[in-house]
Amino acid sequence: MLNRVILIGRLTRDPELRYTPSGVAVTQFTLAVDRPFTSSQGEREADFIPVVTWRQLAETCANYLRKGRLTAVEGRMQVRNYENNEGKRVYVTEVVADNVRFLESPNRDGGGAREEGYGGGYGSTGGSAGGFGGSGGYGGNYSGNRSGGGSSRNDDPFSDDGRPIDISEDDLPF
Amino acid sequence: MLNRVILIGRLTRDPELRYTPSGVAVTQFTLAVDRPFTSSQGEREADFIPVVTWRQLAETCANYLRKGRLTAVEGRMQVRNYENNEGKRVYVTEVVADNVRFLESPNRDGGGAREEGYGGGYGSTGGSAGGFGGSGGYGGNYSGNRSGGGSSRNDDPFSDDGRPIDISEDDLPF
Amino acid sequence: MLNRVILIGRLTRDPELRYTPSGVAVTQFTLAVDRPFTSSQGEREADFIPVVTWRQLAETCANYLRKGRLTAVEGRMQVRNYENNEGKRVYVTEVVADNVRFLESPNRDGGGAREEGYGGGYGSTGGSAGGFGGSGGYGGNYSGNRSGGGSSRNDDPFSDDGRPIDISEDDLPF
Amino acid sequence: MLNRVILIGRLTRDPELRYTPSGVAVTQFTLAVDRPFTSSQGEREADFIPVVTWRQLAETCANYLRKGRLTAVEGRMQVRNYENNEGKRVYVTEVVADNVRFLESPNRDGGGAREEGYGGGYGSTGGSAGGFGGSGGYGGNYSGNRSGGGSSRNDDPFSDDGRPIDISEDDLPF
DNA sequence: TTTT
DNA sequence: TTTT
Repeated sequence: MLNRVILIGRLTRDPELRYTPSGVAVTQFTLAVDRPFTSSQGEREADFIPVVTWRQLAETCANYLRKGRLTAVEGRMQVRNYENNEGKRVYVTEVVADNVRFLESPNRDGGGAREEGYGGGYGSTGGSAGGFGGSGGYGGNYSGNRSGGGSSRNDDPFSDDGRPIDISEDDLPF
Repeated sequence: MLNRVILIGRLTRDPELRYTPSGVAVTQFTLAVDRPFTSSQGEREADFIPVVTWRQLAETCANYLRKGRLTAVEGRMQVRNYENNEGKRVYVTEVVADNVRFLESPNRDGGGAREEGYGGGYGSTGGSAGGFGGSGGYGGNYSGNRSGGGSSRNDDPFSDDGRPIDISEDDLPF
Repeated sequence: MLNRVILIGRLTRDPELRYTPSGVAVTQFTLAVDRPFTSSQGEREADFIPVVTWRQLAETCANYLRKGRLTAVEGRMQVRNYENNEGKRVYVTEVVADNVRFLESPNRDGGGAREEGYGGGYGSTGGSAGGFGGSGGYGGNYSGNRSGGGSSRNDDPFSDDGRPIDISEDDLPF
Repeated sequence: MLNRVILIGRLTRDPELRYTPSGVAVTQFTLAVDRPFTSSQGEREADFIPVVTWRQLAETCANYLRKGRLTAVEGRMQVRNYENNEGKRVYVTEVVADNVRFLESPNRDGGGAREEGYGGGYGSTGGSAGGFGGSGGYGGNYSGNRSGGGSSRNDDPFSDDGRPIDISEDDLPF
């Protein structure tokens, strides 16, 4: 009756944003989390942990996370199961995140795959990370998962650093 | 590169203790952890989360945990995979625990399955929980995963000093 | 930009419920959390950690927590400071809880101080913990911090449905 | 009897390394952790949380952490108290870290205050972050706190990324 | 199927 | 006394 997971790792791919039939945003990605020890063969291994986010948080993750980015995730472990097409029950374990922190600013890996996906949002990306002066900016604080399912613009965690989390007062189940 | 899980739930069955070919103790059990919300049909659901412990901690868990016991587990998420007999890759997610807390004393669920498994260690089990009177004792602190593979006796978290901490009440700071 | 604390310990005293001038409920208590090692003199020590809860959660904690109860707390570390009457700055660290789990049912420590504070809510408290039969019930799930400041009745975590989750044993995956 | 804290924040100053009379290394620093909401006056605030590390981890932190660096810390909350010179009992709360992750490579804030403190360890700091090519390296995994108290060289978390954590098999209390 |  |  308590279930808390905190991970720091890197995305193995760009995140995937989808919508449920009722229009709720869902983003999935996998975090590669290095193990704190080496294997018996002396190799450093990682756990590849599936993460899912919903609603506003899903959209923000889809907009700003990219393959390779160092990312912190807070949430709970969920074990779903379903029957596959061979009639066999399949169990899926994933972390349902309610808080995601972008530990690297976008400009760090400029030129990466689908970077154009940003829609030109970072005009000065090639520069010295405009808004991230000083010793290097990083992402904002995205917790919640509470706002509506609609697409939201202006949720740039790097441009508006400091915007209070969207405390929309609805009582969603997650 | 950070991977931490904390769960509180109840064992779905008695734990299973095995030994690796090289003699290392491994105990597995599943924790049923209630979800913090009800399903769309208004039903309270749970996640069934596999837990594995090693070495000394494995033996202690095998000795003192039983089906239904409320238990706290701390560890890391691990995703293993292997090829099954149909040549298909199967992914297994489990929590590798390095700290397990027994939140209920054995006598609370006296009469349970395989209660005899205790080896008679709790002569007065049927009673009113002798040593756990007052404000209620509970288990000890089992963290580690560091000792050898050998079986150890006298690691009873309830007999040794499971007495509630002696809160010297009045000179407390708060 | 991530701040998460999880504690399991026992209340050093009954919780204290107060209201802010604007009528918001605040409950404070201290958790004694045993250290995972003994002191250099071989003594088992504890940390006494101040916890504060707000609103609905504050009221529930005030209603159901009592001195000595084993309790899990999830929240964030907060460091406040103020100037004391000697003009010196004082720093106060506490855990602001957003999730509190009652790990022991009230009847376990029946007869405790201020037990009458329950307002007679547990008619059968003296008994054998009626509703907690089977493998042992426990408290409900109190997370949130989201509701208004008003007092709420019928938030009894033990009466409503503290029944142990129905572990449909044999169709379990593990 | 469970006590776990995970923080991500920035150092308010360079860390301070000292040694106990018996020669054990201790490093202290403060982490500024932004609160996940703004104050009633609309200002973004932070908690300033004292962190202490011991032994090998202390030395690594002293060597590689600097003011302003984004850092993840895992540990337990500890409440110490002592009598000050006015005979008054003072309570000190801090996080005793057993795992610290360097989320920013040193070169990110090249030219910062006391950067010379590195002792020339990063000859090519002004460049393009040699070993941190690609989408940006980051620190290694430093958990443990288990090795001896002596000073250790060659524990550069940025040069040898992948070195297995120092699993020195002693049974230290922390 | 995986990140750095 | 505070970081970005």
